[in-house]
Amino acid sequence: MNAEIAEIAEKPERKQQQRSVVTQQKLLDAAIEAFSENGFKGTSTRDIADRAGVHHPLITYHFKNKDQLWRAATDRIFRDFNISLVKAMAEIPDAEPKAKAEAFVRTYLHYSRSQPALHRIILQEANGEHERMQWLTDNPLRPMFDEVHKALANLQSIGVAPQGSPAMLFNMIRVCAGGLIALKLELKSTSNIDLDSDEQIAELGDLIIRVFFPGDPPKIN
Amino acid sequence: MNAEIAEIAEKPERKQQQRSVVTQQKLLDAAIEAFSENGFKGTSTRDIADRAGVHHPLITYHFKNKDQLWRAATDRIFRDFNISLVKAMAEIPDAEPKAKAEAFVRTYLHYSRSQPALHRIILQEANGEHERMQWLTDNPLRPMFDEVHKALANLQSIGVAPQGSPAMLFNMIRVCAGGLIALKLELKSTSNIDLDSDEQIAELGDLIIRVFFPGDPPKIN
DNA sequence: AAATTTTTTTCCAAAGTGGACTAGTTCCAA
DNA sequence: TTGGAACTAGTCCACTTTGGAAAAAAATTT
Repeated sequence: MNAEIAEIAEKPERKQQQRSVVTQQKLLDAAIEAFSENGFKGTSTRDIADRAGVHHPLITYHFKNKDQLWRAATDRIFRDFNISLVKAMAEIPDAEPKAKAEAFVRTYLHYSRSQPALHRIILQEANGEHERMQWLTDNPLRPMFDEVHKALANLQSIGVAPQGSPAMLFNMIRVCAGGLIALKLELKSTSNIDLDSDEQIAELGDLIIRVFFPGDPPKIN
Repeated sequence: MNAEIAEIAEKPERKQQQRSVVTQQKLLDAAIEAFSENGFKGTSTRDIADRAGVHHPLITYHFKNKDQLWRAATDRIFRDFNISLVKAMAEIPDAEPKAKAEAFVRTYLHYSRSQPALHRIILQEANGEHERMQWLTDNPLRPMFDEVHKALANLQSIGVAPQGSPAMLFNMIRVCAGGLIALKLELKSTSNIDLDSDEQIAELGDLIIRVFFPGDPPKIN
């Protein structure tokens, strides 16, 4: 009967404890690992909690449910990648377009190696018409892609990148980096390629650049 | 006490019924679909049976268990691909190396489109140190790769393919084809690319060839 | 019709599922 | 230092799913 008039809801606002952010991080790390290995359906909350070394009801406490945990985990992957990318670009603020593209490729490669889930999570969700795939495209993916497509079109216009659909070209580059790293276990035994080694990662980067950006950049002055 | 002396095991050998090969095919098709979507762990035998429209104990009857079914399904994918490949090559028995490479790329693209599991199944197993991955590399993969690496090295020596590790180069080509098709659902919404369309598949083929085989083939005489 | 292959139907024991709930502990703020 | 909030541990639950066994029924071949 008596209406809840706590509309303005003065919050006491006590700060989050340190140990809590630690468990959240542990859970996120474990979730990223598990989801990228076995997909959403193939992963149980208990598996995640075990990997994190944490009691499984803590997932409910910190993330409400499995779905929210997936979102938080995915969000973290792409957010971190974006940070790496921004940082790398900030180091070469007025480089030529080609040099920037090279930096992009190498940053993507290095981040993918430390976090192969960047590509794998997408692959796991690209199998059916899940709402999770929708969320991925709407949130981290399409905005980033649109930007990169433009940069690539520019590279084509100055003769650095080969002609053809920029979108197609970008996705080719993307799978050559992230897609190959997602296969690194296979590559080790089928092709004697060890993408955990710095040398071979660098070699892959060189190859990608040589193949996809064969043109010489026009001199600035 | 009385030893089983049926060593030579004269088999009456009654012929397999037609309906049985049909259900086997249905089960294999369903298994390929399910395993490539959800991985081995994420797939239940009941799910497979449902997709096949068949009672689930038939899996035990025809394939002994889930593991054997996976092997049979995987075997079929690669066997069929090999058949497509041999057929395509037989049509151009004395073409130049570059033309053969182009035929390879296009065949791989077309087969991947009709059977995206060719790449997806590998990806599903490349996530941990499973014995299934071992089986994949030992049986269908490495033999095929070794051969292709050689052909690619030859293309490099005649200046058609760019320099660099042939193995790395081959795997780049491979993911540009199969890896992109495995992502086709994502590409549709992030990049407006529809890899179910003949035109865009052809465009991708052109692009791969232009990027990875930029050199002109030397004239034969 | 007999023999055998294939399918149907039923069953099981075990494990795993996501999540609710309570009691206890640790920490922050006054 | 103490009240209360943030956090964790530990149980529990109702339910589904798991892979596979086993027996009975049906369909085909010989």
